[in-house]
Amino acid sequence: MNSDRSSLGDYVQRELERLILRGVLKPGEHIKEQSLAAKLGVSRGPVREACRALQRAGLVDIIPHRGVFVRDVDLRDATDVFDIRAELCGIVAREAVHNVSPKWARVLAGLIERMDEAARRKDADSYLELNLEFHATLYGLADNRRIVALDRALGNELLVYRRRGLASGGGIEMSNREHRQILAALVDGDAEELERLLKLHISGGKLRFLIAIGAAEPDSVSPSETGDLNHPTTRVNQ
Amino acid sequence: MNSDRSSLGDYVQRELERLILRGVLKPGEHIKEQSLAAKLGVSRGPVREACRALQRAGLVDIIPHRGVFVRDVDLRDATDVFDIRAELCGIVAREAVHNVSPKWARVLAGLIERMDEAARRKDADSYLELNLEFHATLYGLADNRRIVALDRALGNELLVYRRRGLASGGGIEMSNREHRQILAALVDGDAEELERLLKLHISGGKLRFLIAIGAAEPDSVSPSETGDLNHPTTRVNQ
DNA sequence: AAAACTAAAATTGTTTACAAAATAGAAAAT
DNA sequence: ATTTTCTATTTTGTAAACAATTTTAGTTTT
Repeated sequence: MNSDRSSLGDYVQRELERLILRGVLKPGEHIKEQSLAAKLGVSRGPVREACRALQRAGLVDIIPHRGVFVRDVDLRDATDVFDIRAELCGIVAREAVHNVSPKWARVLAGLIERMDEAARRKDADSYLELNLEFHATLYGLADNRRIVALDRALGNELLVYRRRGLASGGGIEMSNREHRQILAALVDGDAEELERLLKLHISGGKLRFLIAIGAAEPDSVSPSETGDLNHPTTRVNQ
Repeated sequence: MNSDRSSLGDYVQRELERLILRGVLKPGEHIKEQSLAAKLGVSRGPVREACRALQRAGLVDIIPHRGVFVRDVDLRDATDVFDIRAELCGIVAREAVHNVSPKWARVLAGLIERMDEAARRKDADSYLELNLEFHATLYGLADNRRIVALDRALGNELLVYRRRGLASGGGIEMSNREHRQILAALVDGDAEELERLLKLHISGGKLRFLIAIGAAEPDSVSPSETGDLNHPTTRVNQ
């Protein structure tokens, strides 16, 4: 039954993640360690560790001596994370323009190319994968080692939602067009424009996410060329 | 030996936190589950849970099949973290001005008052404690639940240094004067000024930190009223 | 003397068993 | 009929034993 790799705790975590996101375990539901352990063919130890990890990821709540409960899949948290990531772009924009070399520019261009391919094939999984690599590479250009890991961690939390096919449906071409603009600003060394584009990109991702999840209307706003993209229109209060 | 309340995991977590912050466990040191468990008179289970929690809090690193190590923040990491925290202020500034109520303003004012007292008594520990509470309260005013935990985790990493008496020596009065300015801008609802002051405050903290650690000269730069405070002068490359 | 292999010890990962607490249900009291 | 209290069951918290992996030290080989 356990066909996954490495540690059992990680395996349980991934499996539990799936169960929650697929809706098998409903929001508010009490996750019983024993029964979950039995269902996955492991003991309670790894289950406990996985639950603690998912607590951090915001997918479950743990009440001492009561147990762990599926967290109400929370719009709030998702938008909060989007906002934090958008803010972090500032550092990346200011630093990356100083550290980008032709070599890395070519790498980024190559990734964009492959994303276009994936989009043509309607291969959402590959696109998502490449998208992640693009971002990681870009953030790696910032002279700040912590920001790469941090952004990855934040991105992972959102991935959880995206896996449901939410944000992958619409706007892939749009997203990759933005990537090209970002790369252009980067090689131009225009830090301000780069920051603007990056924030727009993430803000756009948030909007696409909200639309996909049904929390915002597709035509409610077009953040395309406007300046302020922080939250006047795109924010949704739970 | 276990005189603390509630669950053993929490008890171990608090105790381990103390051991790390007091410097009993040195950065990079390998924390062996068994010996720590024996020292605290508990079994390995609670120790493991505490370690996972402390990993989230940014105080330890866990390497699979290798164990848990006291986080070793080098100079680079520290400045990186300062930069990230400075960037995150933007969100706080823009949101806090909308959510601040007279009640919370009074709370913040009270904390500043008590910090002044602590400074007069030269009580660096109390000052640090209050400082943390001030920041947490301020960040709590942002309509973004994630940012509080995130900033706390980032702050914890730096705390390891600060507790060693590094940044507590100089500039306490300076720091609290900045707190007053910050509160003023907050109640004025001037988001831009608030963001400027907050970034200046953190940037100042970074500078004081670098001076204390001997990586920057006390008179090398006075970032007081200049606009760009990001890294032209204050950055130090390891 | 240095590198590579091997075996023993130490350490983490996992399971099983036990203790403490919480929940649920039935009997008793009001 | 409702509330309360008690007991039985379920579930979480903790401990101790077991398995798998890594580290260490010693030995051999080049």
